[in-house]
Amino acid sequence: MKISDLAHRSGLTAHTIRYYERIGLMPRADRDGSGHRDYGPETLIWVTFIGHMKAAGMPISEMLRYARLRQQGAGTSDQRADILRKRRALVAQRITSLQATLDVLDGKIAGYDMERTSNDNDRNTA
Amino acid sequence: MKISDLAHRSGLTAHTIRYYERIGLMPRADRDGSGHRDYGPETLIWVTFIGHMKAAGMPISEMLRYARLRQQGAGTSDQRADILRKRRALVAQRITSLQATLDVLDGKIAGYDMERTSNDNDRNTA
DNA sequence: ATGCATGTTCGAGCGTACTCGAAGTCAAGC
DNA sequence: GCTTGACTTCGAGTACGCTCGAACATGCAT
Repeated sequence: MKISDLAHRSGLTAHTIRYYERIGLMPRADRDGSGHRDYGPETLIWVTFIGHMKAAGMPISEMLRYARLRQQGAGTSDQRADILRKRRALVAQRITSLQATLDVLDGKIAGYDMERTSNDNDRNTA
Repeated sequence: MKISDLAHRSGLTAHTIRYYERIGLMPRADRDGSGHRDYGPETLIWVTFIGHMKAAGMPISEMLRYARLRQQGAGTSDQRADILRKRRALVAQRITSLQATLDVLDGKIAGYDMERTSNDNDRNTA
């Protein structure tokens, strides 16, 4: 898989993928005969995971920590599980907070709708 | 209300509040005899709203647009309602996405837990 | 009158996460 | 053999949202 394919399938740009490799978030890619990056299917799994963690609001620094532990192998599972459990708690919190935000927005919107209705009434009763 | 009070009650720093004023997100504050900012209670309502919109992921540029419309008065309610409705949709989307992320995390965590259990078994059966 | 806390303005700096452009290489098609 | 297009490296630039420090003013307590 070429970088453009991976870019297309992951929704990232080639620039961003190279950036991720540069900072160590992705392993150094294998190269084909002409020095171009050549990805196996497992890479797509990894970038997809990165995408999920990004959606979870995980900063790159923490992904890096996770990635490094992963490379160190099986002995680090507890630490990795810990990272994910903490992140899970934060995500759950974030959902709760967003639901509260939704209520605030709905309240405000209802306020504007009432204003509109009352204007309609003005018009109807004028 | 002094800036330190507003800071304390809003969870922002005085620096941030002045920054918000600088960029137009908050109206120029009234001053007391010695030139210090002196806030009325309505200001706390506005910063609280800003906080909610920040939680909703609204960029400052959009808050600015909203704030400007608000200052222009009643004729702009439709536009303001529109901003909030669009933001509401984005927040709802974001919640859905975070819930999916939660599932991914739970799956991963369950994987690590199984690994642990199987290691326990190894130990027990060794 | 002196110290100390709290305020002021202004501009510069920072952290995060990209994003882009320049300059060069390489393989394929015409 | 020349153009085209996708790739390469490298370093610099951008966008956002603060965050901070310097230098100065003010007002209360000792």
